[in-house]
Amino acid sequence: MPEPTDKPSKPDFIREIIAADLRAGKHPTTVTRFPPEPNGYLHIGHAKAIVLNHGIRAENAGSGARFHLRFDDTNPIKEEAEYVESIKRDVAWLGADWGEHLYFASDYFDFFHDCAVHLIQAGKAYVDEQDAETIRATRGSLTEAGGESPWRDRPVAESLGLFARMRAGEFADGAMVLRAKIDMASPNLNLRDPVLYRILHASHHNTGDKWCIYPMYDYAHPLEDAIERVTHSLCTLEFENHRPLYEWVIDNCPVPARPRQIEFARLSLTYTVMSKRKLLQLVREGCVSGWDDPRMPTISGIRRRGYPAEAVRAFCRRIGVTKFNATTDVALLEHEVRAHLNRVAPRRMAVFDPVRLVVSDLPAGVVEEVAVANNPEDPAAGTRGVPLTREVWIERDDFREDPPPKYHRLGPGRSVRLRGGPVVTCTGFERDAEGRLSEVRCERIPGTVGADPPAGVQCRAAIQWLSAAHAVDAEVRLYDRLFTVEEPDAAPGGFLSVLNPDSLQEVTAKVEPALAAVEPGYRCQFERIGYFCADACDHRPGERPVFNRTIALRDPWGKKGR
RNA sequence: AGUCCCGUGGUGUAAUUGGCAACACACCAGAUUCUGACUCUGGCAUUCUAGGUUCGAGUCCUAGCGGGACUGCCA
Repeated sequence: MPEPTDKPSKPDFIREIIAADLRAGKHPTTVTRFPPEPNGYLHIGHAKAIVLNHGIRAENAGSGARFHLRFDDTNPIKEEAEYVESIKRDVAWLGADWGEHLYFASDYFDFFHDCAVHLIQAGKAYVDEQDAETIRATRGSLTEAGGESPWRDRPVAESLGLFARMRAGEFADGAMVLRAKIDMASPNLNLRDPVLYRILHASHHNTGDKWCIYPMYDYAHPLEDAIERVTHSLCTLEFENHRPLYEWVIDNCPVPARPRQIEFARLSLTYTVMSKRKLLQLVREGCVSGWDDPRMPTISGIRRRGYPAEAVRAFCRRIGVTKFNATTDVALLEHEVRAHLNRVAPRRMAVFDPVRLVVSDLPAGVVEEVAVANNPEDPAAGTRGVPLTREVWIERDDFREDPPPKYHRLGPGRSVRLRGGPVVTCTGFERDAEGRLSEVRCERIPGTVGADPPAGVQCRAAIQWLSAAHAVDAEVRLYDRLFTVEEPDAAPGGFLSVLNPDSLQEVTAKVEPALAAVEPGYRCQFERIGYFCADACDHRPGERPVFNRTIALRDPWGKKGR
């Protein structure tokens, strides 16, 4: 099946800027990067940035464009090696290939240090011995200018000496900081002598105990971009006010290139908690089984949920890139997932709430094999043999004693197709002592396998079925994504895990384990997540079955027929 | 309150130098169907407001209004 190209149909404002820069001869090609801090797992919001940056590389591949994966690990107390591995896994799964260009900000610590010394020597940075509280108090407010530090004009040599001793570990955390000397009266708070370096006696996941001073984001990031010769540094809107500082660092440090920062709106999705802090809280408090819980909006969560990477990429292309602070309907994501799965997913049958159907014209012990298409959308996917015997399981809901109007499935005297097999006509049914449906009986209409029923036979539906003698029990966990509670009634699906976005408590949890029967050969433990079945363990090698019933998804049991 | 950014159907985005406001999702109705899916047909619905420039403004100008970011030794 042809996959749409990664190239968006219309260039967004970022691509237009890049094209203009290229035309103006500012750069021979593009270098973009994805710079996560390894302090948590990536979520669907990060996918937008990854697809954007990697897409630009792909579009300029002809001129030798590069895409870097760089870990922005300048704060050792929040970062862990576990996160580095998960991030690499997730970026790769999304199809963004960084090739040899894997970098760590911590690899540049010497460079950052040398630039700091340069700034001090140039009289553009100084060591400030005020404590954090005092610095905060003298920063001023949104409307008032800040006050200058008493250490602001200390001699260069003194700052140099103090900075060297900071690095040597002579001072306790918080004793002093290195500050840029810019403008305490700037209307942009970021320019009021921002802190460049702080003392942190903490072990770093990459550099161990080599350093006890660590650079701040605003100082390190432009230097990271410059040393990697990044041409276009794409980040989210909240860094807009930081751009003047970004440019100040580039202007005042000995850098080999001049990267350009461009901001775009981060992704937010309806019903979706995207805050890393809150996701971490969910994991820590055990509300979910982990970062990769299928209900989580993390990359690893939606991967386990069965979302194909291609669909996530298509979604990122579809939503575009702008500076407008938008909230995208999660239905757009789900549409892309369904569209992709519908093209490529191998179909399998499963019955969730079985009731016995007796094919009375088929003798006990006889096994007839029928060839069922693996994917009706794709003949190349071939067929598989599914055993048909006298007793099969069908879905309890696929039979009605008193079928409502427009109900197309089984009822007394009605005909329906056993999907992939013959058309059968219902000849009777039985109830148990409690009055619950226990058995349905039917007869096959000869010659209807792979062929239309004879004229006069009304058959408008095909139901799923499984030979009772061959079907395999499977544990099914019924999950859905984690909906936030703002508008739970508007949230689709029947098996909701509803979350209060403020307290992060589940207010109505209907996560129910169930037993299901699946096709022979599929000893599946799978999770039915909303519309999809996926994440089968122990299934046929090389395949990820998506169960027929649930790929049909939007209205799996037909609300109109209820 | 200052600085910066942003306002196009319900949602997300398009719209050549100013020239018939379009696409997708969602929703509604119908057709079709060996998945009540997919597909097909039809429908609903849009330029924040007020002035100005112009033959003509989503686009240019001015003023409002609305939303967002910023007062970490986080990123």
